[in-house]
Amino acid sequence: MAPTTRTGRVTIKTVAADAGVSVAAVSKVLRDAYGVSDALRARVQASMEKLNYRPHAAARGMRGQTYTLGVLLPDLRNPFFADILDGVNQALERTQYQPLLGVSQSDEPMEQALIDAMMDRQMDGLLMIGPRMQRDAVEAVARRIPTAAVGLHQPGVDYLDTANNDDVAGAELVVKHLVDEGYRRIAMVSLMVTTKFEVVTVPRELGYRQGMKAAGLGQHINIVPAPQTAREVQTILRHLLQSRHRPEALFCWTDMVALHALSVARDLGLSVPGDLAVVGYDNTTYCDLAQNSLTSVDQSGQVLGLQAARLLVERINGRDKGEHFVVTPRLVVRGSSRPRPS
Amino acid sequence: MAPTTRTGRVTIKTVAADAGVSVAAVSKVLRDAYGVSDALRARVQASMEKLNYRPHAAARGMRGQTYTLGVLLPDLRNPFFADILDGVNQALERTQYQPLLGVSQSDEPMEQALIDAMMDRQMDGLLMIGPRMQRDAVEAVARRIPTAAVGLHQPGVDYLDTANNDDVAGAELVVKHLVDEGYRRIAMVSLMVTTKFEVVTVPRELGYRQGMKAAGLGQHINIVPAPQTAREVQTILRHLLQSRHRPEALFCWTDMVALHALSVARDLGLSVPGDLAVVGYDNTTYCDLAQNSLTSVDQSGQVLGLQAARLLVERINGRDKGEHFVVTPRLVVRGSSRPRPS
DNA sequence: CGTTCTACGTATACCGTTCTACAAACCGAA
DNA sequence: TTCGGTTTGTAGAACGGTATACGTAGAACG
Repeated sequence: MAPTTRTGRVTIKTVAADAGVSVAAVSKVLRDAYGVSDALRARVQASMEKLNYRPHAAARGMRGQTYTLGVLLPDLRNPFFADILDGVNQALERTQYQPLLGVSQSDEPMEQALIDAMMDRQMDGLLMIGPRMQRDAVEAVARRIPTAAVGLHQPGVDYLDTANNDDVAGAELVVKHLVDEGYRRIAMVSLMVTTKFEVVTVPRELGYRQGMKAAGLGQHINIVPAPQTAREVQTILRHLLQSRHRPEALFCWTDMVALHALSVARDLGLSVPGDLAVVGYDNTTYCDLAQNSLTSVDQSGQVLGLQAARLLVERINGRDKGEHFVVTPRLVVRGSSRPRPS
Repeated sequence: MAPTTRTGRVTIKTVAADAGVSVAAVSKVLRDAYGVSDALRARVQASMEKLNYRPHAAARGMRGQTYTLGVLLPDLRNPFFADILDGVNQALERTQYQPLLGVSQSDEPMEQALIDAMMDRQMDGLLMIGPRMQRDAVEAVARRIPTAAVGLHQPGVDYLDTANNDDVAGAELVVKHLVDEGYRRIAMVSLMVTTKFEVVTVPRELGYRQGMKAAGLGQHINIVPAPQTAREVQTILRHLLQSRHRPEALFCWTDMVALHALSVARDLGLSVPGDLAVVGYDNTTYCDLAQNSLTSVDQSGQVLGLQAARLLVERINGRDKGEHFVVTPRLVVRGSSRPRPS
């Protein structure tokens, strides 16, 4: 009979004894390392199966890998992140890696603390979704642990991989569509950022500006920075839509803000798209609901998540050149921006 | 100068050398263990600060705790879970414990795999949010690792703690409200479950039945089981709302379903609440948007999360009697169920 | 037939912490 | 002074793996 430890746990020793081989041999099989014959592998695997052996992740982490990837999310309220995570899960399904999530509540210190916590736990890699940190802070982290990011623009760098949609093009799509539909005074509701950083709103603002200028509407450029919380967003929007020179159309940097815009518009008795067109970004599931019917830019969150996870695993396995995946965004037109009765 | 390991990492040894004490002493300070003088503690803490020492979680996990709690979520699309997590974070803020999330995609095997992964990683405790597992599977897990759950009804058991709202009362509130507003043919859209389990829909269905009977509407009891995915839910709802004996009011087991109901109703040209009243459960942020204006039952997700986390930490610290926290639900009435024009 | 190479397995130090046992110092009481 | 008890600190095994270095057998080669 195979020996068990005092605690009754099945360890690598138990397996080794049962299979009649050395501990090192079992370890090799576990890691798929070089120097195991098919016969040995089969024997060990049979024992592992029989004993229902599960490797102790903490112990592995002492010398080798933990096979755990840390995923950083700013918050849990934006369903777009769910799309991304679907892709991440899909990419990791057949691998040994297990993703574990941390939520930073869109708070920079908390984000940093989370990263530290993940490094303390010897995670093999970090997947940052829409990080809020300063550029050099990201770099400092990425140089210590394999890192990939979604929603962070640092093209050309080697210390991390990124997966993004072309935010400039996405914003341009929106402006072009609205102009085609006959709207002129198109305002953009963006994110108020305190720190200088390559957050997605930067290129989206750029695309918006470029699109407006290309349409000869440079004089109507109007970027309204909005804070994070729902309440504050509502206040800003209410203010904007009650102003003397109310915009004819609103391009919101993310769907959540656009949904609030629809809400405020209705509160104020404005018809959409008659009095006001609204367009969002991310094409989250809520856009499709009839009461929203929100035009939005689809950036294929699932693909982004999948690619980012794939790149991260590659990097863990040794690649040290940066790779930067870009997907082309696609405008999904719905009722909130259709035919403007002129 | 304090010695550093080859890798340059600051370890407990480095700290011990710097402070001029033994490794064991530093460990004691770290764990807040018995037998350290104030002087020693101060000296060690100064060294830790100075060297920017961070304990290696994997190494701690080899013998002691990892100070990591696993949080199990069925999915990332329901914003109610965000409320719960806010509470969890709040409860753990001042403790050493770090919550890490796993997402099971509402899939039972995946849920089980996640739990295994968390146990492999020596998590100190498990926090299950709306688990989908069979009763005995939960018990098996809870007997091996400290566990607390939200949205799981097992009153009286000792092997785990729970935090719930009173789902029976919540459902009764809904029915009573709808009856008071003049609705009679009130249907409930519930969750289709394949496994026998104490999922929240069971008591909600009970409350619905009781409420209907109490109002003398027993003959109108109609529980429609709906599947998980958005598409399927829409199909079921469309079917229901096009049937000859269309219900006057819909009580949906969760807000997400209710939002889809609003969407389908609008698609079919039904006015809400004129032709159809809709009520949800969870009072998620979307209820408040004017285009939804959805009446819903508030079960204080944040409080539930906070209490569950608190109970879990207590259990980790040795309590072995079960505690079962229950919060009283509160109906938040909005436009989707107000005055029925008779 | 000796030499070298390669494939396969093994022995064992090592990772960074906690835990158990124990020693030393101090204290108050007899 | 002696003695038992408490407080404070230390030494070293233990946790469950991985990595390194090395031994051995057989194959290939000249």
